[in-house]
Amino acid sequence: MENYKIPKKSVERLSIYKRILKGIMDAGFTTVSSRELAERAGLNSAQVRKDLVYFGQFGTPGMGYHVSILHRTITKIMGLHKKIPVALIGVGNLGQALLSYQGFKERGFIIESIFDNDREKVGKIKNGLKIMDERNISIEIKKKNIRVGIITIPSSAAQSAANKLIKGGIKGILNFAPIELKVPSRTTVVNVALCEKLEMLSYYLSKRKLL
Amino acid sequence: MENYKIPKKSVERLSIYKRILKGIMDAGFTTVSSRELAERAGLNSAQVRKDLVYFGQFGTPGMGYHVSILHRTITKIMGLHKKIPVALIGVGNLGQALLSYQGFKERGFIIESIFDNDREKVGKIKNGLKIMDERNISIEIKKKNIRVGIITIPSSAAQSAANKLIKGGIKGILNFAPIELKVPSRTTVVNVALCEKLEMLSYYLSKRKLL
DNA sequence: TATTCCTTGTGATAAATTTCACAAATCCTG
DNA sequence: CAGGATTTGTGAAATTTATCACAAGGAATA
Repeated sequence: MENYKIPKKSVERLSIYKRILKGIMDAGFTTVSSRELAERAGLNSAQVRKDLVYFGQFGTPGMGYHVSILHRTITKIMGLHKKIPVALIGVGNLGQALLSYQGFKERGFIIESIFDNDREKVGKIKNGLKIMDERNISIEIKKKNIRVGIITIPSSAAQSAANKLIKGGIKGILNFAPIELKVPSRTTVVNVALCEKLEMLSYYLSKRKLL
Repeated sequence: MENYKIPKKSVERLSIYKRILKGIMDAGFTTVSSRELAERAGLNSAQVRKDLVYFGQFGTPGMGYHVSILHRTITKIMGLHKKIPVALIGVGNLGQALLSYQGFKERGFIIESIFDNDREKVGKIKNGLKIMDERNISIEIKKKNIRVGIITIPSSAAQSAANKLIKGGIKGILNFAPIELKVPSRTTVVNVALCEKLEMLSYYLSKRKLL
């Protein structure tokens, strides 16, 4: 709502609150306090309230927040109430896993086109979609008006694929390749740092001499 | 090295520096400045120096850092120079993708046991490993002295699997389930928040009215 | 209705993280 | 070897993020 700068961390936590609210809602409760939300998320209750206030005043003193209303509100704030057509670049192991991943569909991210640069794969059918040649990314996504691309190809090819997505007018990229993609400022990139997470785990175990 | 508190963010960036150093090394360069590293990582050069100094003094004024030495040092700091036996809990789409994922093997994470609670799957072979019943997690990982578990099952079953891992003496868990696992303090959990990343992307696009 | 109990929203404070800026160290050139 | 050009490591300052603490609003009870 407000146009102040909202901390990236707050946005990330919004997602967590939504998940917790879903659980509380399914358990049949109608209201929840910031204290309870904080406890379940492993945070401070003031932080929960501050985070929520960035987006509006949803609480009632003495009572807390209305679970289903807050859940619906967050869903809307995050734009998760609409369907979003998505293109998948890279039909390898990870790509295929994401193709079958229910979490994407549940959130309205509908994979409509899939690409690979492996001659062996192009033309084959996966989950009802024909694998297309990466060279056709720009044309295809422009034609289908696809807004989001998911990149699951090796780093070496990731930038080139990103360029094709951008040429086709992509708005956002979910990038699984361990590389900092160079994109124009109008394009939003969110990186999923799989390797980094793994290496962090290794570090913490190593530090405690547990390996 | 030091026992001061090292910011979690610095540890995460260590991983990024390592990746960049690898690229510079492969390109044939022998030294690199903090300015160059910062530029490639999209950071401030003072930050790069501060991050590195947490672990020791690796640079030479006027020259910068020795690429391959720094790379090797970071690898060692992160404990990535040793092989780590890993158990995979959940041989679904994501689990199978990780099973074939080279990134794990490259970093010394060797998947040695795989589990699922689906009767249909138990007993089948995947990537040369027999899928075992989740009820045997504790015994099996204790027997094989497995230190790390990767959880790729739905949230509803994740805590129960984590408990079995802990009972078997697991040291670290890489958790893909969107749930805050409750574990004793001696166990390190690193969460991979796939859904949250996706939702963040949705939020940023939605905010800019791009959906 | 009055009173007590909760819980929100928020200004103030504290803590963590990032950036600035510069002395000191080293390299490189002539 | 002198002098200029770099680049590190690091205090200090700035910025960002998290926590505290409390007035004010509303619910619940009697």
